[in-house]
Amino acid sequence: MATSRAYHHGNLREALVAGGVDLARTGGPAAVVLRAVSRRAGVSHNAAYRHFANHEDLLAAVAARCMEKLGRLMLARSAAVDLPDEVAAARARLDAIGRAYIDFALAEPGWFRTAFCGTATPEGEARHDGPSHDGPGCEGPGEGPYAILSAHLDELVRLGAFPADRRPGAEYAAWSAVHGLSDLLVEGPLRGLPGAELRTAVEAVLSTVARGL
Amino acid sequence: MATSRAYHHGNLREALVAGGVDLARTGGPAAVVLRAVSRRAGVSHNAAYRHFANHEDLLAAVAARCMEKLGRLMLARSAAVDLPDEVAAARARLDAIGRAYIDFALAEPGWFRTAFCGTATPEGEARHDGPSHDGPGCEGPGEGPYAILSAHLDELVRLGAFPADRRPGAEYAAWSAVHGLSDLLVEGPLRGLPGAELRTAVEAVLSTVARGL
DNA sequence: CCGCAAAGTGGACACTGTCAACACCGGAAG
DNA sequence: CTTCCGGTGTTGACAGTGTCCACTTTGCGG
Repeated sequence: MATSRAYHHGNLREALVAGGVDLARTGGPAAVVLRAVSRRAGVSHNAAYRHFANHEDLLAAVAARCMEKLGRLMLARSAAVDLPDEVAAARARLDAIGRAYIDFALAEPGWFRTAFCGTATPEGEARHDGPSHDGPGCEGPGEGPYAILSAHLDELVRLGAFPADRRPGAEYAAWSAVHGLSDLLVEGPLRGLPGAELRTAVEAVLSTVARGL
Repeated sequence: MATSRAYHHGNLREALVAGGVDLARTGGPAAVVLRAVSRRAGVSHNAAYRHFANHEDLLAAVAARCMEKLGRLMLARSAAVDLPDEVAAARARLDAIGRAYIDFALAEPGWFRTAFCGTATPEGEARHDGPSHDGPGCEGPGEGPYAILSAHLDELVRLGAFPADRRPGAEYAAWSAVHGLSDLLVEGPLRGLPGAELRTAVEAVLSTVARGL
């Protein structure tokens, strides 16, 4: 395939994306600069143009990588839940992925901001434009936050712990609440909210959406 | 005062901000470029440096202007509610400002994205850093979305339509839900959601938060 | 009437994304 | 084994940006 075999550098595309992720961690999307990542990879600028159409394309790849990190944290936190009661466990898992979302935003604001740059499409194959994709951003199933949230909600209705007639649109409600708080905290007017008030906000958002679903 | 008297241009600072708002409308924050706004004002670049410390400062002024527009729409929609029952009216007004928030984001995505650029401080005086400000972003009271939302929630508890013990943090819950949906729709993975699904999402978010508060 | 500070100008610098033309190098064809 | 050729990386250039500096203009107060 196109980029898997070794070439001059070893595996430049991977090195560029990894460098971009590094830069994004501290500087956000604005820090993933074409010439900077090229420099960091020990390669001259314009080399990146053999692997990415343009700066936006490179940024999209970095963004997808950040989105994967978010998804992985959510899955890990969900898997760490261990409760005897199935229903209680499912509820706890939903809560856990919500907290994971917010925690990720607070712990890695650069990655979080980068993840939502220009509707990141995952690093994989070209975006199939057929109407057959299963969720926003065309994330691979089970990978992206949207798919993870969907699966958790499905589990809740399967257990009868969530009325099926209220299921349509539930992802939007849960996702919006958690994403909105994260965005307001990381790059919005709620940035730098003192710790106590921050805890209040997190609990208010999570409990409100849990009650309202 | 510093910039109120007439000078060469007439009132350059105002012209620059207005031009920035124009550019932001179609191009978002990235379009409010120092040299471009200067050009549009019929003035050479560097002239802006007599009125703004740097590009970020100009962008903050433009962002504050956009935030005001959002607040004005919310107030207008709230004032348009006319119901005989006080409680029903208060509830309807809360719903109205939420819809106004989302509508603004959808109708003016450029302004919406610009409004939340670097924790906009309003155009007014320098940011007082004492701990005495009343809300995030130090918006003038009654002006910014946060203050408007707060007032509406206060009205609800005043009417006894909302348990006072659940009041702390309620702004965060409501604001996060509405802001999160707007952000996901405007520049997130939900961008370009088809109309029917969009309506589902809006209703799900608003009804869930209304139920959960 | 004069002078001085505020307001605006022109030029320069470093940096960015992007394009075009060139240099390399390794594997496939002969 | 030689030869070519396409993928890979390089050099150089251009337009555009934010910012600093020195300079000029302008209008008001003494």
